[in-house]
Amino acid sequence: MDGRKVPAPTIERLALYLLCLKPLLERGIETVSSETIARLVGRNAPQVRKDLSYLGQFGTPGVGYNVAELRRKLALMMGLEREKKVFLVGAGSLGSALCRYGGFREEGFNICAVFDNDPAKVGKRLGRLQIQDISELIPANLEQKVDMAIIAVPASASQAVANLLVEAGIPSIATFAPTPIEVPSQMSVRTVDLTKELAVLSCRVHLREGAANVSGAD
Amino acid sequence: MDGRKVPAPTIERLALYLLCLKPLLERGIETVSSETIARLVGRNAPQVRKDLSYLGQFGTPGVGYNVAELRRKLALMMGLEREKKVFLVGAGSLGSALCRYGGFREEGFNICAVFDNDPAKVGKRLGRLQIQDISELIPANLEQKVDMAIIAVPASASQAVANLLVEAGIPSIATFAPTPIEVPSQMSVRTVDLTKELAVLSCRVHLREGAANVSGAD
DNA sequence: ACTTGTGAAGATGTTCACAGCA
DNA sequence: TGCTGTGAACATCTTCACAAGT
Repeated sequence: MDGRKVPAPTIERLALYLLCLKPLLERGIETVSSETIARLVGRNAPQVRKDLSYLGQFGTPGVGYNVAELRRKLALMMGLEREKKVFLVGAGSLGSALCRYGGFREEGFNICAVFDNDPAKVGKRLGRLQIQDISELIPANLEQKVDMAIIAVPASASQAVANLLVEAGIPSIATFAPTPIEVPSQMSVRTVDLTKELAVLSCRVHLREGAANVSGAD
Repeated sequence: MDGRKVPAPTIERLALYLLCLKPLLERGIETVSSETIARLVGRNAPQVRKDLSYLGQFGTPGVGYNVAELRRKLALMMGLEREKKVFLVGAGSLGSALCRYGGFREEGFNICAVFDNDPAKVGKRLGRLQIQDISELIPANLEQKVDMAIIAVPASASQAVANLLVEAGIPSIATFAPTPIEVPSQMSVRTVDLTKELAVLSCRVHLREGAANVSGAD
């Protein structure tokens, strides 16, 4: 099953499969079964096989998948075979934390510049990077041609930043501002809304508890 | 549609609906149509209506929904009618950023204690809170009985922290460690994997460019 | 014996059209 | 007229059973 359309939920899981392989590789494990992958990411084995079938068939019946090959294939399909350049916009506490977070680098996402509009921050260092003024973003991208940008600014400024990124021609955005942003449809946006995550947690617990509690309070 | 099971995707959206109402309320807007809500969260109107129908029927045909009432109903159903107490575990850069982030507080999530296992950090202040040793988590929860905990520690320590939270009897967890954690099935866990978000973005762009088809957007 | 790959069945989620009310 | 609420059609995703490969 090679040239088919890949469902969105499958893409989400493929990313997880890719990320869980690195520890296996480091531990020198050469082959892995769908059952093992399933356990690592909290799914079931047939689903893993179905998802992986979108990459074409290359598992060995009776043995499993070659870890290195699987990783290479996944990275290739996801466009992660070489390093991705990332701009970070916003050098507040969240932006700083993201900048210091080593996990991106390890997986091939290289934050190559940080921008902010606060004159008090511009020029200061953040790890190995120097914070640049937001007005330098477009010229900087002409040189670097980055693959994506992370928005870590207050909600009130997020749309303006998004507009700037569109203008700069950066094709995908991850934003931590809880405001949905509007961009041309060909762009990809992922909104990470931390408050929403907590709200969903609360809801799940509440609905479960309420299931035992029949008397309706309204 | 009152007493039925609420589908998981609907819960995700209900959280968004709830969060997008506050700005409306602050601007003094009294009623809102499904069409408007849909635009605010990037969905379509029939879906919003279908989702809201799980709350019972209370919209006014020809007019829309009363913003304050909708908000109250959503909060009630999600268990968010009163403040939620939250423990934060991990006072590194990400933990600090989360602690300083005002958005939680505004929506009724009160981070009431921060824990770390680093003696160099314990005792220091983080905003209005003093960092406590991780060993104090269980006793602290006996007093406070918090609703949820956020894990912001390195991946290698996340399972140990999760075990501690289970032992403390805290029913739900949001974790930023990219390692899936194992907990008893009655608990709720949300994993926010920042690297995965970037990987999914990369994948979407890559598949689109590669002329392969991707279904669904975000 | 063990594990992959997959068509088909089943479950779930989304869209639509329209009845009904303000 | 404008908008809600919803059953039914439609689309999508997941699970399963098993053929086939090693």
